Amino acid sequence: MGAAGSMPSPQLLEEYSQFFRLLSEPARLQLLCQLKQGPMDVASLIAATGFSQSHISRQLGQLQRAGLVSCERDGVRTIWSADNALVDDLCALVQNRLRQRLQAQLQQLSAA
Amino acid sequence: MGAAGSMPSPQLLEEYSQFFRLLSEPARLQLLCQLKQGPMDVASLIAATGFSQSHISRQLGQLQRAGLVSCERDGVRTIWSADNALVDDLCALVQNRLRQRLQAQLQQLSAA
DNA sequence: CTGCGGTATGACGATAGACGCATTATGCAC
DNA sequence: GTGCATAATGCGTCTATCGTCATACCGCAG
Repeated sequence: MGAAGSMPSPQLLEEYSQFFRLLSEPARLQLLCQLKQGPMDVASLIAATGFSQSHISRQLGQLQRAGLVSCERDGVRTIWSADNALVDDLCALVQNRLRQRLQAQLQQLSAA
Repeated sequence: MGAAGSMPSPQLLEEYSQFFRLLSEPARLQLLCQLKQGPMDVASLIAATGFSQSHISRQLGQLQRAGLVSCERDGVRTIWSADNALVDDLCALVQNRLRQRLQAQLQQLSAA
């Protein structure tokens, strides 16, 4: 089977890359994973990650603009929560790939 | 259902982010898409993308180390090809998400 | 209104990575 | 061997983004 799909437009490529860039930062991935455990306020995120308050606030802002997290105010606190399962799916695909790569490396060593 | 999965280890998060970082550059995404159309040599990639030779060589090197592309030498030329469908799957998921976001924005405008 | 936790944002240094130019390495023709 | 292609690499510049410090912005108790 030939793989002759159509080339995506430059704008679409740009959007793809911007989205992947969000996930290219360990700090943001970690925040997403923490929020997958359940909604948390910022103080808890600081305790869980060790990041500074401003850093967390910025990263959450980026994730919010992309619609990956959302917040609701509880008095003076802000409770953040992760919004959808897309990131899980993406990570699962990548994890599969990492497994395959390592298995291939193992086989190559065994065949020496 | 609660989403109480386990937190991935820092090393795994690092590997995820490194992989996503590969896709966070429009140039690399574009090269991958070109190669999805079929194997090509570097001269064709230069013609198709307008990038400099050295730039293309470097990006292909990164993609190769991640196992996303591979090359075979044909005399003096190097023929590159994309190796698997993972990137397609990832992009399809992201595309779905982008569609949903735009639809939601449309609805919000209509509900004004 | 004043003070006080909690959060967002402007400013800034540090660092990483893209991108191109020039050079080098590599393989083929002669 | 010399010359001529193509591809890879050293180096420099430039831009973007991280991460922190300090500050401004809330919302609430008193």
